[in-house]
Amino acid sequence: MYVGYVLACNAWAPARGPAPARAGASELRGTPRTRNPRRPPAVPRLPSLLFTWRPSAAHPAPPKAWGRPFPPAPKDDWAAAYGPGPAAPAASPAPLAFGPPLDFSPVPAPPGPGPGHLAQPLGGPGTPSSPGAQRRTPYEWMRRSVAAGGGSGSGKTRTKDKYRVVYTDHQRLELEKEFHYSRYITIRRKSELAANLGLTERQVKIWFQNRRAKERKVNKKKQQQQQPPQPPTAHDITATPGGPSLGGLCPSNTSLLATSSPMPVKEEFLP
DNA sequence: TTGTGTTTTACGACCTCC
DNA sequence: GGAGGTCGTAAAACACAA
Repeated sequence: MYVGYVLACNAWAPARGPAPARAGASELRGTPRTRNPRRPPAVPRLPSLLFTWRPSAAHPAPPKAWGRPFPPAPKDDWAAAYGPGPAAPAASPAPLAFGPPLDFSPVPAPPGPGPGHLAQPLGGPGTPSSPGAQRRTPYEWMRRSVAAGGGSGSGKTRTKDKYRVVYTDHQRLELEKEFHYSRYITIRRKSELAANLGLTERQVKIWFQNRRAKERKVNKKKQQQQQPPQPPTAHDITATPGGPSLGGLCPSNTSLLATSSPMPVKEEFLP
């Protein structure tokens, strides 16, 4: 389900070609830049609102003038994406200190020593909720790495003692939330996120880069599946003038959330 | 248990922009 | 020159069939 929603939001994400308005590096650094074809153009968002608005009861929708191509998922979408989750406590034991209210997530901040730690699987104690749920729970994608990493995000490199760390569920969840909100993270937001997740800004940046790459890969795969096998032509989809209208392929969230989505959705993403 | 395919971090090369 | 973008890739972590 999550994949489906991401794809639904991804109406602009061709592998190459003009990208629709979104937060680009220019905006991230506060300077306009337009000529790099691989760089997203600046999106006219109000900086003062950029870090304060999140979908909420008070502000259910972003101002259209922002031109934000990724409408925030309603809470229900996140609930579907990450599963029903345990009943959220009235007051999260470890509320995220950073940023605006990410209140569209049904998954409460994990109890425990702090960001980056999961005291228990998100499914709660005794997690498997159904036969075969041992691995295919609604939290499957998050559960995998609970035991690994330790949340330190110590930034190990190939030259150090460990090649890479595995981010905790909480770290990934928050990163996914941010990515869900915007494919391009601002400098300020990156700093906040890094500080609160126990990651370095570099790790956050690279995570977003990898996440965008993943999304492009998924979209490319999806496009290939939707098209009958034909020999490649000059009108390769990634070179289509004006960019492929993925929005046309994915006219709405509902169409993607529908079971008829051409993109196979893993069981674990289904509610 | 093992082999294999996929996903996830992390990096380098190269690009554009200021 | 430094920042961050994409692209390609390495290798660990993971999923799953045999």
